[in-house]
Amino acid sequence: MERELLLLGLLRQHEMHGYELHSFIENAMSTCVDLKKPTAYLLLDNMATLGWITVTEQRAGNRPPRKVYRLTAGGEAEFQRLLRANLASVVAVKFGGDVGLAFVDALPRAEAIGLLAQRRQALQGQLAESKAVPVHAGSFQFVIDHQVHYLASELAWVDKVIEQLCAT
Amino acid sequence: MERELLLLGLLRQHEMHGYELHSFIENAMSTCVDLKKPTAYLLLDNMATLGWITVTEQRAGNRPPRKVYRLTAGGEAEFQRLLRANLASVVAVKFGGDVGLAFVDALPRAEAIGLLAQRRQALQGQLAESKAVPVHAGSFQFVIDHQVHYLASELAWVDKVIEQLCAT
DNA sequence: TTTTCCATGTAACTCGTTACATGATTTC
DNA sequence: GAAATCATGTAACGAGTTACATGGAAAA
Repeated sequence: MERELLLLGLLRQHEMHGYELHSFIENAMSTCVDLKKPTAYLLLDNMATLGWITVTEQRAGNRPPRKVYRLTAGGEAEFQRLLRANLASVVAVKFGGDVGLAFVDALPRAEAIGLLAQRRQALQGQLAESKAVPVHAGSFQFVIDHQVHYLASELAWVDKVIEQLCAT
Repeated sequence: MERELLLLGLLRQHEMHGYELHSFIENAMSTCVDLKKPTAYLLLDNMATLGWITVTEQRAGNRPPRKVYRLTAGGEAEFQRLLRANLASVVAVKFGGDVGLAFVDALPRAEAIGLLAQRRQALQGQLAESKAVPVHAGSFQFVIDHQVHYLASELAWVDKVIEQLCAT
């Protein structure tokens, strides 16, 4: 339900059309959810059917016509419900990268350390990128801060693993 | 490819049948991947077709017959390839829980803090559980240690957010 | 004796993705 | 004039899940 929450939350701030929603999500919220274009359009259609949002066709000049979505009272209620549920609970995360770690002794120690050094470097690059993101408005900043916090924690973790592997 | 890596890695240690693989994954590796029973059987079939593993039917006493899977030389090669790729790269993680945070100002400050306190408590419970897991053999321990490290970091993060919300 | 565990599967379905189609408009 | 961007969609496909089916054995 995170995708619905996100779409409703964005539409709550001001009405938007599908393309706009999608591109905002792609470049500002890519750490939380990933939402392809066709999926976004489909979700918006579904939400319109449910009565959470209304659709208005707009055509400016000779541009391709836009479908502008606006939150309804029902949509606002749903948003509140989803928001409370999201804030109160922990969304589980799967660490696919741990599978390799579980079998790290299948490789020569030195090679394993080399490979993890590569992982470390990639992580460091991502951390630098996250730190370079300009400050966002309001509580959107939490999303960026969290990413920085998480990546720093992962970096420390990889260092700990490398250290342990070196020690033996 | 994490699922394949995991299955190959487990079969590398010793031959196993599908049910055994699935139940091990469910209770020891649930933090890395999630793999339902039908998916596990399907994956094993596919891997057999690819020649990574062989299948032998075994029937012990009057029990339901088992299909025992054993790694082939090709499977070992594939395992090595997948393992190196996994260790060297960062597997991206999506923080669905951040969507709520991005809209936290839609709620009265006090209520938001209350909801995050619930999240905090759930997190704390998970952390206690992870810490209570008995020590595993070899590098499987990394998986547990990472979970503990991650949950502790998330707990600190939630505390920071709550603190920031209290301060305004 | 009824439930749980062992052990394997099939069939239907949902969700989401990829690839494609369309067409105007701005940028290089 | 070509490429990228704006703007919306459809159609085909695939991966994975749920629900169901089977049947013996052990435990409660």
